[in-house]
Amino acid sequence: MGRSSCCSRDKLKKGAWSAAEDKVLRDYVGVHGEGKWGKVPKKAGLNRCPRSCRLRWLNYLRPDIKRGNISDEEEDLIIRLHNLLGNRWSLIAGRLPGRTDNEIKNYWNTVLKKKKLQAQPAASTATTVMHSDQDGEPTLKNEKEAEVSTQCSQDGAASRSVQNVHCNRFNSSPGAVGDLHSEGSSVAAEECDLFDILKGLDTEELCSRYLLELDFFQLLGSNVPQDMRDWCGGGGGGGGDSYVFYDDRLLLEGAAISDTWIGGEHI
DNA sequence: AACTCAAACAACCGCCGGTCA
DNA sequence: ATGACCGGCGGTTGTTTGAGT
Repeated sequence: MGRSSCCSRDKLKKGAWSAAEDKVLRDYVGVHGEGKWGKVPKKAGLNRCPRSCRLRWLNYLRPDIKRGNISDEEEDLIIRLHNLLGNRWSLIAGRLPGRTDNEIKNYWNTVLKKKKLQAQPAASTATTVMHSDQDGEPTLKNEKEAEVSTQCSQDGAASRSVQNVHCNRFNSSPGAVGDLHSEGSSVAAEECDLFDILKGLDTEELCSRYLLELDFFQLLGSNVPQDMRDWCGGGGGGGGDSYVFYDDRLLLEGAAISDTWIGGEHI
């Protein structure tokens, strides 16, 4: 398809937004709400293209935007999610409240890529599984992940397949964590934030090649409580309705299966 | 103080998929 | 069925800022 840029097409203003323009856009969205970006410039009286307005709102003006430095916890999460999802910045951003895909993308391209390069010489000597992203480029395995990998190997978790991961854990229903407790697990409430990473994952993500190639415990690192490991590895069933199997068979067939699924035939 | 350079950030662009007339 | 439009995504580029010399 493709089309010419709306900005260049209509001689609209480009470049940095002024405070006045910000105010106009903020006021407009405050009154009319988000969406219908095609009509925003005209109705708000902005000499900007609709896409520019949308981007400005989403990346800068939205009231729930969290400004400031990426914390260590957020960085750690970004690394793990990138390992899981690849360059799908919007999905990664969706797991980081207040952060935008653009911000995370910039952070990755500036800070984390650099760390990755620095970590590579050391990582190349370690016995770690190297994943590839879409470009065929090896996915980041920096110090933190190397540490995670080591710890997992030490306790045997890395070599263990996750079986019978109950899909109820991944949905966003309010009762998801409660279900866990109700099934007799002793996972403490503060430990359940591990599920926050997981419960938002949708079907597409669950079927992605990254997920199929990744050990969840390795993804989550050493913070996985033993109760959770026991619960997942110990049959975890009972419910019996929906399961995601992650076993050796899928590991071997994962690429072919995920290609088929990602192709959209089964989603 | 002036200059250079790299890092960080904001914004643009091309492309794609979904929707609707 | 088709094409235009819209929203969204990821890659890339341009600009600003700050540290170092």
